[in-house]
Amino acid sequence: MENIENLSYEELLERFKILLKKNSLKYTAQREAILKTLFDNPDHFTPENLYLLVKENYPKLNTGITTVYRTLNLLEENSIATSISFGAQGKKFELGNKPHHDHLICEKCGLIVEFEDATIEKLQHKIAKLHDFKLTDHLMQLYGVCKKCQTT
Amino acid sequence: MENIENLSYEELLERFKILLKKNSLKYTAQREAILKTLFDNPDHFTPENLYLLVKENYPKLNTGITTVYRTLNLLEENSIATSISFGAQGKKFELGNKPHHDHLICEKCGLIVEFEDATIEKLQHKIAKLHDFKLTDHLMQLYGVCKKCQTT
DNA sequence: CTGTGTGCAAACATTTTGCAAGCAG
DNA sequence: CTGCTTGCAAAATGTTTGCACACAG
Repeated sequence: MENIENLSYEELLERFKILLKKNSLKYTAQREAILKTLFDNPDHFTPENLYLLVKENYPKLNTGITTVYRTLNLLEENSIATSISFGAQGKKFELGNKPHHDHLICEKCGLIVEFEDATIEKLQHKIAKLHDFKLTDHLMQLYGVCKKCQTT
Repeated sequence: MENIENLSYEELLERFKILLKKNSLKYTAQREAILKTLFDNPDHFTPENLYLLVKENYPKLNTGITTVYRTLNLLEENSIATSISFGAQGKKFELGNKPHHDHLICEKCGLIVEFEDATIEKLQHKIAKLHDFKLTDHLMQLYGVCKKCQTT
């Protein structure tokens, strides 16, 4: 799968169109509205949230939540979007156009520091290989107390 | 929160009883059946799976799935059990009495493989130190496709 | 034109809640 | 006895599917 990190919206849209064509799928206004809304907002969305925002930004399209679900699944299957699960409360999606990063989270003040460590990534691949898994993604969050909160 | 790693069943049950008493909750046969079933089986359970197994092992109790849900939530709130989310497919639970480990998760069939890697743990501490964090906990989940699902 | 996409409503799957009866303390 | 707990059924959530019409290619 190709890497879509740091693409501009135009490049991303181009990738999307190529993908659609390759699978005999059609380029529709609703699909673009969903992609654009995800791109314009760096947040993580539940399908419901995204549906409401698309409706607000593109009221004329009258997009249904069904289409949001179908498009999110399409984007995820093609590695354009990724999701994080929340048990019975469903999933949250984000576009995969940001460089990979993990999170260091302060339990006192909520500060979030992003980091990247190539050695850990390599070890993760080694572990996956050991268990015959084809790795697609990972989630790593370190919890602790930041410098400021340690002194106060 | 106290550490419950490596406790025997008797010790675990004792902790559970103390917890119940402290919160004016009652010690019931169903609650014990659920705890025991989790203890006897090192797997990760969906509420549904656990419900079926409890019914099979303790048919006389006629335990309802409602009680399984309520007990799992009780155990999780009190850090006796932990859960992993699977989007629309819900959660899987396990007892927290096992030594620390992380999870490798198959995105197709939900298979969970546990692993432990000392080198990664060391690197995590290094990263925390680099950002002046005092590390208290971490969460690492690797997502991928297991051997079986790669071939089918 | 052909066949994919869409919104709607209904179906599904999972989890939570209301309630009357049961039982632990 | 008191009030927490239980199982059942119903409700609430979240997601998917069937269908007839719309529309991209």
